[in-house]
Amino acid sequence: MAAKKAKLQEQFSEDAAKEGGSHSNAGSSIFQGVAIFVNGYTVPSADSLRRMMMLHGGVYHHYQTDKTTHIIASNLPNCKMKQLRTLKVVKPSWIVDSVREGRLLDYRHYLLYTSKAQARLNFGVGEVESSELVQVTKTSGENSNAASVSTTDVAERKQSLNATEPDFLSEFYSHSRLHHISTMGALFKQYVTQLREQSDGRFPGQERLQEWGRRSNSSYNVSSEKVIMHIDMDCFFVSVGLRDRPHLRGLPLAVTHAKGNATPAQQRKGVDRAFEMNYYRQKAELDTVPTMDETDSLSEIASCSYEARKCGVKNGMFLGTALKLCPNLKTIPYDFEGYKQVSHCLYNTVAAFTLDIEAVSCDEMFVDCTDVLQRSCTSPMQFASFLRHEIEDKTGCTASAGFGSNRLQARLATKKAKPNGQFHLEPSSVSVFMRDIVVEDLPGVGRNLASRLHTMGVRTCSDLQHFIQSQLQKEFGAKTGNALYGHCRGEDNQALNFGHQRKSVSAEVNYGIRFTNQEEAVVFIKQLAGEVSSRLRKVKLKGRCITLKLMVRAKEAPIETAKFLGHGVCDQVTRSSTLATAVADQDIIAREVLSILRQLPVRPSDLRGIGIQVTRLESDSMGNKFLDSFLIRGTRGGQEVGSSTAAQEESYPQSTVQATNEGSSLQSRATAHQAESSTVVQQEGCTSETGHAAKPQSQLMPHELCDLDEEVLAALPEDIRQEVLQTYRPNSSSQVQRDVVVTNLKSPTTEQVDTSLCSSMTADEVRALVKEWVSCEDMPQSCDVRMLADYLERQIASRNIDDMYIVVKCLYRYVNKKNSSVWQDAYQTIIKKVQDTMLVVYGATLKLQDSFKHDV
DNA sequence: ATCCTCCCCTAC
DNA sequence: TAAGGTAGGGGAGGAT
Ligand SMILES: Nc1ccn([C@H]2C[C@H](O)[C@@H](COP(=O)(O)OP(=O)(O)OP(=O)(O)O)O2)c(=O)n1
Ligand SMILES: [Mg+2]
Ligand SMILES: [Mg+2]
Repeated sequence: MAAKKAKLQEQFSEDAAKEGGSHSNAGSSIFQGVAIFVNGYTVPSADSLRRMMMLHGGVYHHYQTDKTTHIIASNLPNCKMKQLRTLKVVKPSWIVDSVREGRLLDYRHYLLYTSKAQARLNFGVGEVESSELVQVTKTSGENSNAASVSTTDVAERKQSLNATEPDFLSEFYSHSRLHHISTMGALFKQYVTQLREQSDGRFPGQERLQEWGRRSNSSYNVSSEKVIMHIDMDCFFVSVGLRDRPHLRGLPLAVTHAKGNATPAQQRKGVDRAFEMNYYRQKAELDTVPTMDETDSLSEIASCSYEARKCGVKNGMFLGTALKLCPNLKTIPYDFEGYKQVSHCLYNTVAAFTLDIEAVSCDEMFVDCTDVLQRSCTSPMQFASFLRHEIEDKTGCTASAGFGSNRLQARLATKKAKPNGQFHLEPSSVSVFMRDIVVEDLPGVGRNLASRLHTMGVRTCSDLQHFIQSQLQKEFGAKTGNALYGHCRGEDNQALNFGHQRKSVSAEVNYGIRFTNQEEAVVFIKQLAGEVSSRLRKVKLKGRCITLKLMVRAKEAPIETAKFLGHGVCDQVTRSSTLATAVADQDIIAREVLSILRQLPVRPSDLRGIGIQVTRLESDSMGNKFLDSFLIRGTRGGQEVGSSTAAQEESYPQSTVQATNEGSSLQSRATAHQAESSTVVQQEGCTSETGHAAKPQSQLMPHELCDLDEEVLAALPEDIRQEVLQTYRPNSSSQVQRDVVVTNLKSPTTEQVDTSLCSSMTADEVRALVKEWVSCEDMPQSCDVRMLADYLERQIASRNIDDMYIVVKCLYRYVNKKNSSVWQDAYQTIIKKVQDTMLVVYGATLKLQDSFKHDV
């Protein structure tokens, strides 16, 4: 690498020399003061750009240096984009156009900004600013300080509902269209599954269809070819809204939260809308989208009528942008109940003909019509007319349908049919039909892929067909390349998926997240964990892998976002943790997530979005439910879980240390201990490299319990089940090792990577406090018991077993010495919780003394 | 090779 | 003001 740089440097000097020499008077000096570095593949090539620079007074850097004024790129991978976010990354056409015009054009018209975080939500369209420009450099700095918004007006300060308010979650979800369409999508997938399970195999619709076909005396010539239908409601939300607003039919309309013509909102202080808008900026072809003013509405359009689409309005666009394109645009409010009703009716109507349905969303599905058509002797188009009329009659909303021999063709046919139409793409015309399809119309080709294809000079499927399979695979990856290769020829071998089972359950909120301290974040995360938990229970699932997703304000992004309570320009962070057993419990999920959060270096005030996802799902049968509640809450009183015989007593050489604390009785000064750190866990913890079992301690359970049947387990006598649970293993695929010494299991010095969110003390400090606590108090306070148990459980969740174990062992010693039954009960209470948590996280319990001897 | 984690992308 | 969710496919890159 160093060599490479050196070599490039050399070349650089040569170029500089040349530039200084022969060209100073030859070409123009358009690029005076400009030094570019070309990053990645460009059109024209880096070499031609270099020549242009040299010819017109600019400097070309072979390597990016701090003298580089502009980076030239056509297409940067995300990671690079992130690094370069604050630099001027400009499209090559800036150079080309400037040369053509003979003057230095404003580079800001050619910025290659894309923000993934932003883009995600714009559904591939829309919020892309064209010209209006912003100083990328300084303004944001000033505005970052805008947090110091005048504390003057208290009334103004009355923040509208943000995530610190207790009802925020339900309030937000009740208004979120994206939440509603996701939820409804899941609902109707489930509905189809349920209908299929309950089906008696009869389809009343088929007879009606047959009868209808007979009257219009047609007998369709059945072919054995598969016929796939795709059916989708026309501008769904708008259509539903129009049912009781017939006077608005024919007008350009949009469904949004905002009113459109309302009084222009006053500008919030500290907002640098232009900064954020820079990230929306897109490729040249989208420069047609008009500029937004500071007060234009950033409310998103869920759905717009076809009249509005004529002006260029799209679903997902900001209302402000849309109004620029279509000043007559009228808005309609949401009607989530209505959407659900109409969806229901849509699904019922189709289901009367066949249950070979793959639900796509609340307004859309694939149907394998092969059987229906054969049995009712009708053609696809006849079936579609019949079906679409019925849907319109029943719901007052129109749908469009497309047919083809695979799902790709059906989809494209629907697109062609819209609105309120139908189209059958017959096998014989596929190849001609495909030629003119633009690549962005292919499913799976969104903003990004489209832009990558465009820079390769590919706009239509016919262009794409020129590439051989291996080229596409090399460029886009094996599967994606393969799919592209087939799709541009109208081929799609992906079968419809009727039975459907979920692979993940999640809840996230990237709106209204404004915390001032850690506590607020914790409270909110607990609520979100509750949301995930209840969703899991609703579908009788639980999962082993828990993932926390954060959106964190980008370093250079202003604190105030352009959109009110929006997330602004963010970095995303995802971290997951895998448990020994599948769970659905709110507290466990919250604990895991909080443990992850504590290890991430994020300031609570920079959080802009939070999500929790659960994967590796297993079904949550009755048996499991029992097991779960057993694991979580425990059902037996103060009984010891351990079955160990000979846990050797570790000895902790003493040394005294001062700790200063005050407050609860568990806080005072105390003696700290030093300890050797090896935590003995019964049963193997995982495949840690400490494979050498230090001591084949005591008895072991017979094995191969990885697939143990929960129902059987639940039926076992209590004590036997206990033993089984002790051996319940975390990682069913790993080779079994028994009684492994888990030393520094996860991260050797996890002690605290800590960050802004961690308030925990060191193990030594805790131990000291515990000693003080036990020796000074006659009777343990329940709040202190709980506090200690919480601490220990948190350590387990953080895989901080060693620290936790030390504290537990010490606690045992102190309590043993105390010889007090209330203290022993307190100890048992704590141990119970610890062992339960151990089981969930590690699938194993700690090996501990199971009785008090008093003497030591 | 195959798996896992951490992303990114796409779709509605 | 504004309500920027959620599930699934897949790739890169490291561990096994
Ligand atoms: N960015 C988007 C896209 C869609 N939706 C909602 C509103 C739509 O009405 C519904 C269905 O999405 P479609 O893609 O089917 O779009 P429409 O039904 O509105 O129009 P079309 O006639 O093109 O199907 O999902 C949304 O809220 N935001
Ligand atoms: Mg639709
Ligand atoms: Mg749709």
